[in-house]
Amino acid sequence: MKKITKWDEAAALCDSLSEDQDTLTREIVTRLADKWTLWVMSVLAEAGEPLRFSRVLEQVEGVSQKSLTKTLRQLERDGLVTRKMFAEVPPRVEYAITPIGVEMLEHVEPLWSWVAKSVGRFQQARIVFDTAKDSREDSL
Amino acid sequence: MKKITKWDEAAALCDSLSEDQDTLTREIVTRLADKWTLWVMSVLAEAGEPLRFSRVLEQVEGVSQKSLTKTLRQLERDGLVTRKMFAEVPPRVEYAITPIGVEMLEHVEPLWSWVAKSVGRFQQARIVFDTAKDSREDSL
DNA sequence: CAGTATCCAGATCGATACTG
DNA sequence: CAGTATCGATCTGGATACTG
Repeated sequence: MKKITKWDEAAALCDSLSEDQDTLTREIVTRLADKWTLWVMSVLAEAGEPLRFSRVLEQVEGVSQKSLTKTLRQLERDGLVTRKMFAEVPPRVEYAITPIGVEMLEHVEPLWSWVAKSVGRFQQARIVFDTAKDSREDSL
Repeated sequence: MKKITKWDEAAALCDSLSEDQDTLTREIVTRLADKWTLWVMSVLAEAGEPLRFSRVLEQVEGVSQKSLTKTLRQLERDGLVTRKMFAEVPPRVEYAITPIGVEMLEHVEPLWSWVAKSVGRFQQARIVFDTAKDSREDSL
């Protein structure tokens, strides 16, 4: 008798997607790991109001103009943030998180929290691994 | 009066981490997006028993030997899979997922499912974005 | 069998300079 | 102000060949 697990449910969901949709799903998940994506989204979420490009640039410490522009474009393309341009001089552009962007953050948060809570276990695993590696190298 | 949101909780958790721990947390989350990591883990999880290197290579369609080796090493280093070598000729090496690896998958699964379920909304957002872009370009 | 070593193409990211 | 354009260092991943 085959054991039914949640992997089967997840697999069934995956199989129900077209190839395009599967690719897109991967893309979205992959983007979560792009260096700045989550940081930018959480800055916009915490702000609770639209932010100008330069405010985001300040708050996302260490990001370059180029990388921020790219990150914001991707987020806009996926409907996770909005971009509003004002025909003024000097130009003003405001970015805000969308409802689906907030949903996304809400779904990422439990995972992130779990990893953060488990960080000690990962550290320990690395110590064990690196120690074992060192002794292998010592014996050469 | 300041609105208390779950972002504050998450932020508090983040702030409680040392810089090392924060870096490690990022690294773990980042790894989730490495092309093969989740696929390898789910193959090992679904197998329910240790798998040889070549079995994994077969089941993770499209992965190169080099990338698979690297992925498995990282997973081993973080304690997410185990590697067991047998002193035989020809050599045999078996990989298996660990309890913490299973936990990780369990925490990733809801996020993945949500993205998969929301894929239609992302597709729609892209269509809107790309259409708007095209008309901007047309008007040049 | 299960890797490691080497080479190479493409992507990424920061720094810098320039523009509407 | 909010970008774009360009360059170079770095990283990634695949293909191939070799090894204990």
